[in-house]
Amino acid sequence: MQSRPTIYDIAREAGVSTATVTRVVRKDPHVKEATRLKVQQVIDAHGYMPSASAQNLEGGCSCTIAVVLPVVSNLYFSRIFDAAYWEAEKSGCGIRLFQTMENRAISPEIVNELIRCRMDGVLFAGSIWSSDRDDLNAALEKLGKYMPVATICPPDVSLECICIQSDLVSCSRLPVRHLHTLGHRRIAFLGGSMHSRDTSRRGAGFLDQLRQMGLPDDPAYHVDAGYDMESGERAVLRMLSGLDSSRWPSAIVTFNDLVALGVMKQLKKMGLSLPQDMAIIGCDNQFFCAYTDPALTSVDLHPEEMAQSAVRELLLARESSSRSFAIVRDATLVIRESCGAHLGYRRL
Amino acid sequence: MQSRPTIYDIAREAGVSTATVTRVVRKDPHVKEATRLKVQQVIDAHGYMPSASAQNLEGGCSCTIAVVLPVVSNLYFSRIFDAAYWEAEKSGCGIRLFQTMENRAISPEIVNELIRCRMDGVLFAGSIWSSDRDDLNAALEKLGKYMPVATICPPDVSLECICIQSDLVSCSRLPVRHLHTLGHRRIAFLGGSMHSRDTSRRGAGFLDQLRQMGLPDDPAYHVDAGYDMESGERAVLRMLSGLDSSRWPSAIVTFNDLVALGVMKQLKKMGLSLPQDMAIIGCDNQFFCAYTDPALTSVDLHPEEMAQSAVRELLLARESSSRSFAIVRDATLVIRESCGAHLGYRRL
DNA sequence: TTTGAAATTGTTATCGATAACATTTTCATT
DNA sequence: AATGAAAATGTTATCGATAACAATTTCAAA
Repeated sequence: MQSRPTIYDIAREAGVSTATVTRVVRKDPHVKEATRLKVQQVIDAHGYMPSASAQNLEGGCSCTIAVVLPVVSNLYFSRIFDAAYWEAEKSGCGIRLFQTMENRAISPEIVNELIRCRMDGVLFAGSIWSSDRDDLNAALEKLGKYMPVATICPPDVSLECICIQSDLVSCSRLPVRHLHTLGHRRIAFLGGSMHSRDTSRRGAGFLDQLRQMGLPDDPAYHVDAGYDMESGERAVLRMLSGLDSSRWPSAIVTFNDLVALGVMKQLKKMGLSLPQDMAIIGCDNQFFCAYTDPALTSVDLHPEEMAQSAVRELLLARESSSRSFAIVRDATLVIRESCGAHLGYRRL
Repeated sequence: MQSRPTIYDIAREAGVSTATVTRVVRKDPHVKEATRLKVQQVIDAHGYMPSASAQNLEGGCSCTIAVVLPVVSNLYFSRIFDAAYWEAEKSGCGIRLFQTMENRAISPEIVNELIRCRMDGVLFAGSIWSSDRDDLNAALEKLGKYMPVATICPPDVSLECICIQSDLVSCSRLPVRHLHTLGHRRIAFLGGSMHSRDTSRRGAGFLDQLRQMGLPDDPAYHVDAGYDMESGERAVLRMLSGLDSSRWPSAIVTFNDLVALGVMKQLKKMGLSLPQDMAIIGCDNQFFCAYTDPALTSVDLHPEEMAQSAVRELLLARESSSRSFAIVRDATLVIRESCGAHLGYRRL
């Protein structure tokens, strides 16, 4: 493996000092045209690029934003990562991934690595857990001393950082209102981990919404489940088999589209036809929603835009004094076929 | 924003030289226990972490692997990225993303940034394009001088680097043979960009396979399309509407599962029932294959394992002298419902 | 106590780039 | 030609960590 030319090599060959080379590289106007040309020629001949490590050391920053998330191969997170990438790129920053896996805990190793690398900012996506809430706050506080921290967080968590949130009210009001308009009264919520203090309270927000609209909030309609298809299949089976069919809900709202996928499969397996026998609403508006049968109505939380804001705020926060604030983003309901709205269907 | 303690701060406070601090940090045994304890105490008190930039400058490497791919929010690529992440992590390396977007060209900017950052290795995933084949080779050659380069590449490209490939024969033989066994004789291939010299020749490999098995390779059965659902919808419509229905294929193999999703939607829209009226085979074995209706039979190219090998080989290549070789990985057919195999269905 | 090898610890150049500051060159003006 | 401000270029300390090498301390054996 060949070793790259340094600024000294270029300076020597061009017969100038390193300062002049730097000036040429950084387009400093205080260089005579003849000198500039000569130096540039040597630079081009060798394909010289100033070393990033040396620049980082000198400049005291890494021009890198860290994105910490559970699993990048989960579509929700890869969309966030993608959006964060392009926003960072606009400012000439790179992006480095850290995965926490399912347990979603910020390990001390990750915290140390973030500090060691002098990240220009950290974006936590997805809920962040810790065996101990104090550990979590300690970790965030430690990080916050050295770099701006942002989270794309569930609505209930209030942390000392830049917090980009989805609007809890619109998240739950939109699907409930849509279903209500279509005549649904018994609505269930499946998925997530509602009883964990540390994760999303979308389930709870949903319950509130049902109460506000005077709909029954039967506890049997709220099943704690995970985040994927298998969880959805299991959860809906558990819920329905535990209920007399006269008490079955007529509509199901799921934690995300993956859970909805599992729910739809299980319902079909049980011989129900969708959306006639059961309406479904997912969340995240993933690309496949338009390709399920029936096409899945879904809540879009606009993760890309949240990631974009988050990175933009992180980069701004480098300059300004330390900051801690929240930005709340409305959700949008994307209506497709899975509630039968396209059929003019109205359940009574 | 607070500035981090440096090795000098620690040394001063512990009353030792920086060399001793380094020794403690690096667990050098040549330190008296009493000194070690004292220094460690100061380190812990400040949460000291040696600066990555300084270490990189001194060490001449960045302990980072670059992954260059078109779009990380495409599932195929996010799975590769995920696998690369964990493999790099095993060796204490971080991972940095570069996206080329749809045009898939390695821009000079990316090449420069890779060199500037002294990446420990670069992994190119997905086909790499360039307006000019010479440009591409020049870019790879330039990179190859400074760091190990690997590609997870389509079978036809032979480049001077570590090349992890899918076996072209098993890629095309598996689906064709499966369909043949089920009685299909007229088989079409949709998607990709078969006529572009620079991209995958899966389409061509497929044609070869048809010929070898004595099946008709009607040019009307090979439609150039893109890589996503919309392309699939359009391509299948174009193909079928251009043919008298007596000449319709009875089975369609697609470039990937996204294209298959679009094809299935379009076929249903045309009133065909699957798999009775048309068999479908996708590629990539994405998570949603088990959740389409009918569940999609798909070829698994094992991208995770390819990414893993690629990163492992890159890290090995740092030590050894420059290398250029190929590793070929078999594909696997995952049989679900979209060809009717589960029905004992046999087309004659 | 002296000795010398082994065990510790310290000094310093180095990695590559940068910027403040110092020095030299240029050139219009007198 | 002399002058001095402006333009161009060079010198050097710095960023933080490391490792080769030098120096000091320790301590068992003589």
